[in-house]
Amino acid sequence: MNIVFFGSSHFAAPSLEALIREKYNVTLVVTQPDKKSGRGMHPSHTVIKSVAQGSSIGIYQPENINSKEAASVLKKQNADLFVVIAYGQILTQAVLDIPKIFAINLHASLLPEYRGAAPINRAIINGVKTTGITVIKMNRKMDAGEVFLKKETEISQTDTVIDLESRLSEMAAQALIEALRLIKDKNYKLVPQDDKEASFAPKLHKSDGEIHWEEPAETIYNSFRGTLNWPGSFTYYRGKLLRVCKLSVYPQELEKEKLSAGTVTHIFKDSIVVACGKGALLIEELQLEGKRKMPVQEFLSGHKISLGEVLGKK
RNA sequence: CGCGGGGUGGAGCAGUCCGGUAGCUCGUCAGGCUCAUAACCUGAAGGUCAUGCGUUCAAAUCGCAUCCCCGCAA
Repeated sequence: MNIVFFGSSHFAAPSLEALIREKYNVTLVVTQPDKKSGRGMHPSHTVIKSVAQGSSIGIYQPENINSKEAASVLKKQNADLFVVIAYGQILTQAVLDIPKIFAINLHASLLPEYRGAAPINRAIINGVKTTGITVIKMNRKMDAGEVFLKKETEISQTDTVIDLESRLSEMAAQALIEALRLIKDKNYKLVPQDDKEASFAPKLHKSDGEIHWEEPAETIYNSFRGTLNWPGSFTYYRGKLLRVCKLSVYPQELEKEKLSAGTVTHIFKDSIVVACGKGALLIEELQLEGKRKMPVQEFLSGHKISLGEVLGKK
């Protein structure tokens, strides 16, 4: 069975590694082009490219996967199946029609919930308790194809998007191998999604990371867990951007009368407590604009933060 | 050549504009004190001020170059 693998983010890496380990015949790996990015705009390439290079599989990095040139490259592969995971470009029906069997996609949610670019982040931000991996047969509409198989996992109260993503990416690899066996044995059913149940998980923006102190502590904490990889949770301290790196809900009630949200209410040796719209949060690690990430204990050595100071003002 | 911030005893910072004895909060070590605290008091050790070159009577501070760290933007 000839397989063409489409993937870009590191979420896809365990799946590609699994295919290689199980000795599937991956004839080509398609990934996003090298881009100049990061500080100094140095060129960088995707993790998937590194994995493919390690196994001397052919690599293809088209700017536009739906172009005529790309189509002719893909047709030459004589592929039975396309496997698409976190690739980063939308495939048109013309491309999806190339493989002899069909194209499958692995998506990090229980479809039809959380269709779209950021399902893992959004599930945590919304405080959802269960998520998973769904394997679908792709069609023209994004993440709307018939369901092949699903795998569930619980989201714990303290899971961050980084924990959950690495767990789901391993699950995706297992799900992919399972799916391939079913396809090989022609032993599968395709179940259409109920579009009425569909919800969407749009891409995150920088602004999704800004802490709104007037919200309840739980909400801010969920948002923190769900955006930890990017953009992270941040606020402002004396006009400078302050990134919060380690955060938890402060378990005690604030006994005083209502303090305005964002006020520093306690300063301990290695942490500070900040009042929210409801409840309070404990910050243990942070990073000031231009500085390294550091424990609050060290931060307090150099910054004379005082009780009653209000965070969040630009 | 994308834009910007930074490198000062072990940690975090001030001092740099306007050149003139190396400072703060911690930590470490020694001694003291308290029923007790993130305790407290007294004392000590620990710095080629990222690196190199230059300007100057004199450079952490001014100029040029190099290395490294971080934020933004993608």
